[in-house]
Amino acid sequence: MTNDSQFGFALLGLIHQQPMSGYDLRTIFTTTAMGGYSDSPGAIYPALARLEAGGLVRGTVEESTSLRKRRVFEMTPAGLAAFQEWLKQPVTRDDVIRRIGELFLRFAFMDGTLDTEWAIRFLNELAVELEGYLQGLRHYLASHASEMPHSGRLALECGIEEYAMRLRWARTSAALYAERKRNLV
Amino acid sequence: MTNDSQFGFALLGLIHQQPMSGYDLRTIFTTTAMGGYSDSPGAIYPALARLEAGGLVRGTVEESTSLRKRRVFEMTPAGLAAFQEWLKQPVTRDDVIRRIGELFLRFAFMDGTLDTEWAIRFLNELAVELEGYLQGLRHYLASHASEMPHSGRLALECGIEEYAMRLRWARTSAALYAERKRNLV
DNA sequence: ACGCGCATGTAATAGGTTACATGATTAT
DNA sequence: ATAATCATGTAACCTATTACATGCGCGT
Repeated sequence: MTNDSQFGFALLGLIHQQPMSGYDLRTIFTTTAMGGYSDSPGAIYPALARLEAGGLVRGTVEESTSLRKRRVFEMTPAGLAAFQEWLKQPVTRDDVIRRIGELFLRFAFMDGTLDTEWAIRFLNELAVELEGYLQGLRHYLASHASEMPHSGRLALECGIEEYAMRLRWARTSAALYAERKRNLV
Repeated sequence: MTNDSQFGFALLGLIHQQPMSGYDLRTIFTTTAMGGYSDSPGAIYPALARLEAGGLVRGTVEESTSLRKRRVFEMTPAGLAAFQEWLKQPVTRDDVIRRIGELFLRFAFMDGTLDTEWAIRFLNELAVELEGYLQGLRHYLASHASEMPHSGRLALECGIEEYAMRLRWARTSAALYAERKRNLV
């Protein structure tokens, strides 16, 4: 069970929302805002096969329809457990530096899977790590700006603004969730 | 000569700034703001071997020093040509969606390698593609917000703000370069 | 004698890209 | 007929990750 790739979890999360075929997944990646993920059959079908081999999804052939037979995948209990475990992982500095996209994918899938508490915890952990990393980047810029090439400095400044923007977003989102929670109580 | 990976060009760009050993490159990735790239020997040494096999860099062993011998790599004329060709690639929509990090790496390396004209051209092309993609994302959000999970919508909104931020950056940077060019004339 | 910092590498493995192959049905 | 759309898959190739292996010189 080596199913630990971001792409596999993207498929798993979509299948969790509703059972789908490989073609449905491709269509999502080509037509929605999830266009960052590969819509290539060479990525999707092997990934589905791995998920199925690991017992995280189960594919069943639809016979009824007129077109070529579709294999529709649905999540198994083991798949749900693995998915939730992935969502619950603590946010590390390394995630923030190297896998920021995966963090946003995880958050995007939280609603409808985990309790509000988990989203708040995630956003708070994210804010802490973003803040720490930002501080490091700003310090680096301050002490190296003079020796950096002009375009390099500009690129770093954009990176810093991106992280600063994500930090603001994490904080306002956490506040939003906290408020929503209060209203529900 | 299959040297077309982003990571390979990151190494090439650093070696272009000044000749370095594999260990120097590792140190850069562990200690500077380029922390997004792998500092693993299993990534760096094979990549250097590929670059050398492709004739883009040449490694020579330093005998003089007291410590274990270092192989210092310097760029060859073919390496410079390949590097400049990479930098000059037009900015595509697909780059913006799937390889935004590579675009910023390219821009960061432009100073000291290409003429100011190229940086301006790059920033303008980038702005065009960012604007088009942003429009698509905003349209998607507007028409799908109601049916999206709460956290999914929030994540998309953050993504949109990131792209909006990059677009502002590209425009102000382009203006900066244009001004700098005027002052030089 | 032993560990630490410098320094270079390899092996097993996993997973993505590109391109290709296949096949059914519907519209022209 | 034939192209387009729906739909699933495979094969070759490339590259990154993780873990391991090696070796020199310096300080204690």
